Amino acid sequence: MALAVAALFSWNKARRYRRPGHGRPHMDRTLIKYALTNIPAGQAVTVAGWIRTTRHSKGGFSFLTINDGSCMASIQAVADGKLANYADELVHLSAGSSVVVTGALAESPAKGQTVEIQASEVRVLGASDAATYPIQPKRHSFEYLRTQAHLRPRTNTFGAVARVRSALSFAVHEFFQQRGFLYVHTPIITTSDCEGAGELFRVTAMDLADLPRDPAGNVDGEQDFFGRPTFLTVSGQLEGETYACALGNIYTFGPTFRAENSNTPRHLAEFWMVEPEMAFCDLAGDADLAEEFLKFLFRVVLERCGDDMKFFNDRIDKTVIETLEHVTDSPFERITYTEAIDILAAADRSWDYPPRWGADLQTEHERFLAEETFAKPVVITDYPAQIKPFYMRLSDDGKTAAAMDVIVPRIGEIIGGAQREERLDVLEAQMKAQNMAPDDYWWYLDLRRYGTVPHAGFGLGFERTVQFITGMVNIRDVIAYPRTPRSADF
RNA sequence: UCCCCGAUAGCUCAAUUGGUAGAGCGAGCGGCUGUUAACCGCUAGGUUCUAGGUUCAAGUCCUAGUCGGGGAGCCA
Repeated sequence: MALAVAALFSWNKARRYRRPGHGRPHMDRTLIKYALTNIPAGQAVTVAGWIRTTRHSKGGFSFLTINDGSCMASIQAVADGKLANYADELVHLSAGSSVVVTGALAESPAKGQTVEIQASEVRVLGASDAATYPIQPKRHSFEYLRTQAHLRPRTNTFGAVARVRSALSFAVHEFFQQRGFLYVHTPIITTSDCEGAGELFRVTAMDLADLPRDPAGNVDGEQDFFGRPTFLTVSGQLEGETYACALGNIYTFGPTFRAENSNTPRHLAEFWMVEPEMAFCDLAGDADLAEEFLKFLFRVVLERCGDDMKFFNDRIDKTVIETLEHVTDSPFERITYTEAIDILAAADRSWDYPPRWGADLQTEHERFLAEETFAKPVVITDYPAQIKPFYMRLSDDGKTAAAMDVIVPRIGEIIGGAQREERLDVLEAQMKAQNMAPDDYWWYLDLRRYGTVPHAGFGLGFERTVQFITGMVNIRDVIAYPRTPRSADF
């Protein structure tokens, strides 16, 4: 009976604390973002978090600035010297310590905040040694914070990045779900090793110290776990196409792996990609979706991440809010590759790589178009077929493919997409021209054998989107634990 | 992978022509204060990335490597 009563009590308690504004059921705490905005002065609250800074007054009280990650702002607690643990514990508190503070919300008499907590109790959960805590209350370089990736989310910048990234992830699903797209989980482990999207990571369960060999002396993939060589996916596109060609509109959102030895502020070996695929859709419809999608994401962060965006605008890049508002309000520029070449050739400036029809656009070309010529996102379509992968639809001119890149200022390519080749004979010819074995893609070709339809899709680099939105310069600082060549710490 | 730059106190950086290793912040202690980038004073803190080399003498010059940054390529 006593057990039943206790269970009922804790059930009620849990239910109560699942209201918005409250945290985990087993601890009665108010998120700081609600304490700062939604709760009237005079009401008692309990907040829990990590101390950012302390200011101890010899007058017999201390100011504790506490952050719990629920929002950009911290809340100030005033701890009076009369508290039982004041002399023993509280005057020794420093940055990084975890505390639970209970007290009445009060209008703050001083500048810097509108409300503060007059603490009636400050419970120290975990002290933090100020002499060795790696996150000092001062400015740190991003390079240094990368070496402290487990603690950097406690800083303003990385807390804001995490909140924006989360809001964006939700918005990705919101955008597609509202439009009836199905979320498809495409495989992480794949067997196709020539999708043309980059070098692959090998997946194996073989003993690397004692590799099985075939009679010719080569490593025998048939003796591996799957009975054939396997890799981490470089794209869910081909599998995505199969679901689009059954269910209409689909999207994927998951991790992607490229073993390229790329050392730039825009590349990761493990990154997240959003890949919608639409049946009964052509290149123009693909570009429409890309534009609508990006604008939706930008609008969401402007509306829902105001404090975080203000921080990025103040401290990281003074143009990000203006840029997002401008981009949201105006149509993307749309030009063909051929038009782009003409613009570049006519530009009054010198090029390290002179623009030439048939050659891929260089970074300097894309930046010129997105930053100087148009100063907004640019959709470039209809690239020469020979510089694009086999699956892109060959246009009637026989020279160009129905390809599409979206480039944005500062980041460059953020989306790459295409209308897919739906004609079996043309697709097979393209594969052979690129030294691919059509038999390896029998299932992909089946889509063209049985009820083929025009379809199109694209891939959005999720981290590059976060970079564009936040102004963060290095892609390693918009993902929790970046994986890059020679670097997979944590 | 290629080109350029860098590595000095816990962090961010100085150090003249090759000639005794410095500051700010942070930390500790003290003072002061409804403070909030707090302020004032004192103290501690160094194998100058690693391994070689040149030199009477190397943080500084040379070689190689490691790591980091920027640019390029590859791409999202």
